Amino acid sequence: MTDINKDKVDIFAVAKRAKVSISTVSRSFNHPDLVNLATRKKIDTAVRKLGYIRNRAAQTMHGIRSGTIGLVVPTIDHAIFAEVIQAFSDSVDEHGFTILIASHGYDLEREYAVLRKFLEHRVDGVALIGEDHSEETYDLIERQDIHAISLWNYNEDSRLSCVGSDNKLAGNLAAQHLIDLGHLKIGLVFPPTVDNDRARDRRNGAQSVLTKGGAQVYPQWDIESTYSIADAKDAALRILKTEHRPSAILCGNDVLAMGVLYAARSCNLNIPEDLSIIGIGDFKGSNEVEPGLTTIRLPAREIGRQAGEYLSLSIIGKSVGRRRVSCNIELIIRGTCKPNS
Amino acid sequence: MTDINKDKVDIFAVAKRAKVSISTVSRSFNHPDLVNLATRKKIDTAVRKLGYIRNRAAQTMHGIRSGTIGLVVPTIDHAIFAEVIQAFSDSVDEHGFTILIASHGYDLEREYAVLRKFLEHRVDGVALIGEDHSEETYDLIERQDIHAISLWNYNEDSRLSCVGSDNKLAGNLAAQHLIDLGHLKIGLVFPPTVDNDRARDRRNGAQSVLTKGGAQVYPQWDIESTYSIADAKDAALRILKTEHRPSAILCGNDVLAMGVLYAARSCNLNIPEDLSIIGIGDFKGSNEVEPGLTTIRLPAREIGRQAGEYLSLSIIGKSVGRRRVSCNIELIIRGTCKPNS
DNA sequence: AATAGTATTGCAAATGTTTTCATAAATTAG
DNA sequence: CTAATTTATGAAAACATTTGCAATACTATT
Repeated sequence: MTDINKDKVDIFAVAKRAKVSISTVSRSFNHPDLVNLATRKKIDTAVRKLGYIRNRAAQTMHGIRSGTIGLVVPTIDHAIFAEVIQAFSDSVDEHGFTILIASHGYDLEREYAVLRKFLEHRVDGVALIGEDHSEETYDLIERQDIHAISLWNYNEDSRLSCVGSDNKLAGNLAAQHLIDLGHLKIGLVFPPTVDNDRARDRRNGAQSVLTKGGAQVYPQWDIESTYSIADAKDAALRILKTEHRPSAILCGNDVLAMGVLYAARSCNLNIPEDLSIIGIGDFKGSNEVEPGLTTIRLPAREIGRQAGEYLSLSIIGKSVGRRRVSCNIELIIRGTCKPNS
Repeated sequence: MTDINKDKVDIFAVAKRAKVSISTVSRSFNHPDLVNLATRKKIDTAVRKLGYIRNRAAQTMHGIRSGTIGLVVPTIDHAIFAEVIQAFSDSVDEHGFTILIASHGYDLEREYAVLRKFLEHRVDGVALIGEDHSEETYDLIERQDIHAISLWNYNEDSRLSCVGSDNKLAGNLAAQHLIDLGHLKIGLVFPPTVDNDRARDRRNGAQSVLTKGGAQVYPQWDIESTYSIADAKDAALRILKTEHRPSAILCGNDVLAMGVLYAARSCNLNIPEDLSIIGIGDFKGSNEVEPGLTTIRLPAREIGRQAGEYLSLSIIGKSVGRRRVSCNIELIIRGTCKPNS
């Protein structure tokens, strides 16, 4: 009845039950080599019996790392980010970190707010997608001197450490492939490029090659579509239904390319005979669709993995300083493009 | 030069700079109405100048909520989970919570480990997918008396609060549709059902209706495929290349159905003339593919949203007790099924 | 058997907040 | 103009840990 401990399973409860001091209990967790085996066993038993779970909040107060990494993405529900997130998570998990995640829906103000929140939680590091961030965001990272990394885009002048691919090059390669096949009448389906350096780089990369190659992109063939198969399909239908249509369409990513592919099919166009389509990304399913989608492969898993690895090591202190990692991309030729006749 | 504060921007630094006590600073954050406007302004200025960010770890130590919710999923990189996660995240975000996320790759031991880790971080609540969890996991949740919820499956006898759909019914509906169309030779493509109550329920639901309807499922038409378009395509090719093939294939989810669809196309089968296909889920793209995929719609966003809402309210204390929410599902008839001739 | 060294443990301070209680200042009522 | 409130602030305890230092117990050496 005098059982005051009731719930309150803290380190004191454990110490009491194991008949040792709290220092010893704490040490038994953090420096097991400093405590006698027999004592350690007693403590372990007490921990089990009581169902004690350590309180990281209390540990964090001692300057000990929180063991969390904040990951801020534009959106989670996105084939490509889901893949990156998974790889990143697996990778930091191996070093004992847990991720705090939040999305901002391509709103850089919200991104800043999320970052602040993460810092309140005393994350040991943060990962952001791309390089378009508000000045406030960059400021905060610098002032707080927190380990940070930018994923997905590679840029040799990046303000933060980065792990990613050269999106401008991706645009170049896609466009060059179409030019090489002799296409001159080319349609473009891209996501909005404001506050999205990845999409912007790809678009600029494609356009510069297209211009140099003497291709024409009529304004009515230059369409913006949100990241959605449905939207892209609608957008493509608008291009394809006109008398005068391009012989090839270059898409900002594979999801949009899928939309275009389905649109073509619903117009009874044969791919690639009547229309060539090229995407960027090489998402899951791009290889399986019939015909297989010709695209530029970006190594999403690799980027996530390397970023997680680098950020973890840099927090643990085994790596230091800024670092910029470029992950290779390549043209994957499948069945959606053919020479222009 | 005597500038010892250096970094260390804590509440003391703010108090010093604003020339008030730390109590006042703290109060100014938590109970602004109790502190004089002028003082508040001084504090606010100091906070800004110093770039002070509150330390939630320290707050958490006072029994104050950590403001985090742990979300444990089998995998993040999964069309449907990505959608649920996004909706869940948005929903709890509105109540000021941040999510800690981790995946366990369908390994229930790892799920338990993740849960423990979350509890060390003193999450205010946890969300798990489905009902298949180890006894240890259920035990831990009950002993720690933490707010918990199970997403994705609805079961009137669930041990935890749950928000989800009736997966058995989903299986029923899909099978019934094929039976109604007169199909009797039916193939099955399902993911592994061990430790996965959702897949198991769907499968059992389908099989019972099929049996009752007099359909035949030859063992060679009953195929297991991991959650992957590529795998499903391969699996389907094995069925479709045989002389003796089913007139319809029922798939455990839409990703698998897509694989089957592509497999059929690569065999030059016309859909739905030569083969009917039905999926479960109604994922993004299922409506846009040509022909549109006939499927059972499960309201992923709705489930995520409601689960987030309920869990948040239950943590805040505005809702209490176990609750089981069933989200409606429906048959969506598109173009991949036709009556058997 | 005494000494030096080592292994093990406990005490108490420190970590960055919130909150209760007490006190001082300002305002209102009588 | 004084007493009674009300408003605004500060001091100190509490939260659950970690860790430096000191103390004790044990072992090996001579």
